Amino acid sequence: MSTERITPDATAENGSGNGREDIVHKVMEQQPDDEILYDLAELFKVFGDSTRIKILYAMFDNELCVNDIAKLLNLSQSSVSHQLRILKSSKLVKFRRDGKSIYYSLDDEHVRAIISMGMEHVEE
Amino acid sequence: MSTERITPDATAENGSGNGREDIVHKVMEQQPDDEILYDLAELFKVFGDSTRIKILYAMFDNELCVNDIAKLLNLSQSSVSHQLRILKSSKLVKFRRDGKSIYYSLDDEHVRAIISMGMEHVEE
DNA sequence: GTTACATATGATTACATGTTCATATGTATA
DNA sequence: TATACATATGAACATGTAATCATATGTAAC
Repeated sequence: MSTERITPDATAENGSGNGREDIVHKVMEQQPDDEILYDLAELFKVFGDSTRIKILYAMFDNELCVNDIAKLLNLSQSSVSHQLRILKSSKLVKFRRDGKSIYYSLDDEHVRAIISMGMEHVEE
Repeated sequence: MSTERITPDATAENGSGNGREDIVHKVMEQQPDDEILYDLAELFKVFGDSTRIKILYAMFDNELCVNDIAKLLNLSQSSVSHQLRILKSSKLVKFRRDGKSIYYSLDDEHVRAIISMGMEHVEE
């Protein structure tokens, strides 16, 4: 956590500015690269769809195949498959084949942690 | 609110079934209400935009006003204001007025935690 | 009051994306 | 091989939404 206090009262009046330029500059320097923040947004975008969240939550404690999910959430097989492709490419789920079925599950504890954090915020 | 209901004839090997119905039924019962999962998705949707993530990250340690953010991220004042409205209504940022300016900051530690978790996943 | 600055908002536009439908691929068994 | 089951994929459509522009509201100093 930050030990620095940022106060809006101007300690210096530099021309057209109002003393905020130092802060803006400082933040600009500590801001991660755009590419990283873009990837971060893309990650959250994957969580930001009702269907995908339902799928992820269903897999919280269980390994499920496409048909399980489709029946469980009353979705078409195609829709589930499309969404699982997105979840796979974001490394949010892993999978294994067993015979004709493919079983999906959450990729790691990060995924559970993110969902749990969000839940806490929503349920407050 | 209530979702679909499947016939609880989960008596194992029934024709085309493969004994997965018990699991589907179990997951269905432990799944939160659709409304909650919808809210959860809506929350992540707010994090799922590059501009908003940049704004949130800029406020990680700093209190900033609209103009600060606009200059910092090279965005229009209007765009920043629109996004801040979304962040406000999701309770992700708080604000206070001081004179003509309004200073925004992250609402609580949940927000920082969610961003940090996402960062860890992205930077892996 | 007027002027200047700071922020908010409504409407329009352009782009992104989730679902559906049809079809293809993959796997196991007879 | 053929057949059935399980999953994946491509295209088209419809909805959602972020940026822009113009304008409105709010605040402070004169």
